[in-house]
Amino acid sequence: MPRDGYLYTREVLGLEPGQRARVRGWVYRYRDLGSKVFIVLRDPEGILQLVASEEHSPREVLEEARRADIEASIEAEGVVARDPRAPGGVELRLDKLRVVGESHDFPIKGGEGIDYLLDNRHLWIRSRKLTLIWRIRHTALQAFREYFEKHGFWEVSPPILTQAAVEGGATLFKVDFFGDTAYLSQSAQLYLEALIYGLEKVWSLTPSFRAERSRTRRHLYEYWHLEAEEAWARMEDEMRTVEELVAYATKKILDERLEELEQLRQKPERLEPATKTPYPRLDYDEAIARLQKKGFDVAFGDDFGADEERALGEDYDTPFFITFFPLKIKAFYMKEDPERPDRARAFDLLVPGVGEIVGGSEREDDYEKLVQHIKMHGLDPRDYEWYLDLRRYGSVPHSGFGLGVERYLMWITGADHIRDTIPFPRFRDRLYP
RNA sequence: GCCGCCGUAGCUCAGCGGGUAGAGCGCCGGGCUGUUAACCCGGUGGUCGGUGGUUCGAAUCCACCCGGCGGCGCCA
Repeated sequence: MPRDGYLYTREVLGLEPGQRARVRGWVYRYRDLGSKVFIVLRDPEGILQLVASEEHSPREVLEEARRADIEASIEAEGVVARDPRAPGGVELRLDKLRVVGESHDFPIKGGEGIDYLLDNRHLWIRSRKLTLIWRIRHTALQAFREYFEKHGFWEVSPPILTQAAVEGGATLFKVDFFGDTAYLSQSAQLYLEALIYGLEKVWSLTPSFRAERSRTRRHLYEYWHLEAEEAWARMEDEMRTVEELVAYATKKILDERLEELEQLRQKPERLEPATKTPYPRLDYDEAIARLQKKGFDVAFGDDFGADEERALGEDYDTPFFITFFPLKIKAFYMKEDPERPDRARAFDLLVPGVGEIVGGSEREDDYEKLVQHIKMHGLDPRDYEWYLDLRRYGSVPHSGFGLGVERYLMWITGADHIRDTIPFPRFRDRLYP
């Protein structure tokens, strides 16, 4: 046993009555009944009731048990007993107990408001609910990495400090760079595009920073951005990559984190359809027509807001794509559709209840067109010299996308706010802790 | 950037036709041999977010400021 003979609570639940067990963890519940003390121990795998009593514990164990306040860390040893009155039906009757780190008057007791909880985020993150989410997050990140590994993508490390905006400058965080101005990256995309010329298929997982001043349950100022870029891939190829990636991760989570999902009261059936591809494709024109039919005042050239996304999501029980957005409302680097020059070869992936989790496109690989689009968006081509070089030297058709990890996790875990999918969420006016 | 709502005890809140502050939980002390957010008895606890104004008198009315929350736009 690599844990010095200590078992996880989950392992103790599987032991036979009469067997000895050593456990360690934190005090989740504490009740003193006089000559008997109940301690519910919490560890990463679950909870287990410990009992110290005059009946079958040495006097010093009972005394030590009275020091085991909520969230104290403890080591304990005793005999396994079955008892229907214990949570999980099994408890440990103690003959050894040591309070390792005391905890008096733990600030979170239940019922607190969101402001208070966010001020105590460093303590809140150990809660059972948030711990379940961190475990699912871990498996999601592992699944993303596995998918790319299995499909010939190279993991690369783009810079976080950058010089220019990817999509316009108003939402960038400024950083002093020895007297010059640097910006925190909003997207690795342009750098990934440079890397495909050597590696063909690349991906990265980086923090992205957006000073958007958004006040919604779907926005973070610092979020984890999963991005990929593929040479030779057309928009249709990239959409297949996206749906296979999302389906792969969702399936792995259903396979390996089912218990966590159930403890979060999420019905696995909700996610089951998303493990099958292809996902539905909804053409932008069709989306507009459908919205008009639902009574929305929209026309070609409009972008979809939260209400529109929600209304479109009503028709699906899986993630779904919206394709071929108007060129004008999309970023300068997106490829103009040769058959309909007013449209971009761009797509979003939306999930019911959350909205957009992926944005992607075929990139404009034609030098002249790219310059024209940069100007059309009111930008200066001279600011994009290195990026334009990529079209001067061996330009190639290519496509890519970006996925918001926390948005994806919102959908998976059913979290009603994005702050619950990342341990230390960053918002305007909240940098502590 | 825009639109709403909220700041009273450690926490969650009540009090707001103006008269000097309350509850529940927590915490502290005591009791209890089966607790499950344990229970019972007793105790502790506040510059009512800040500043200025109206008034004999302001938690309460007015103005400004600060802090927070929810939503929109924008995005992932």
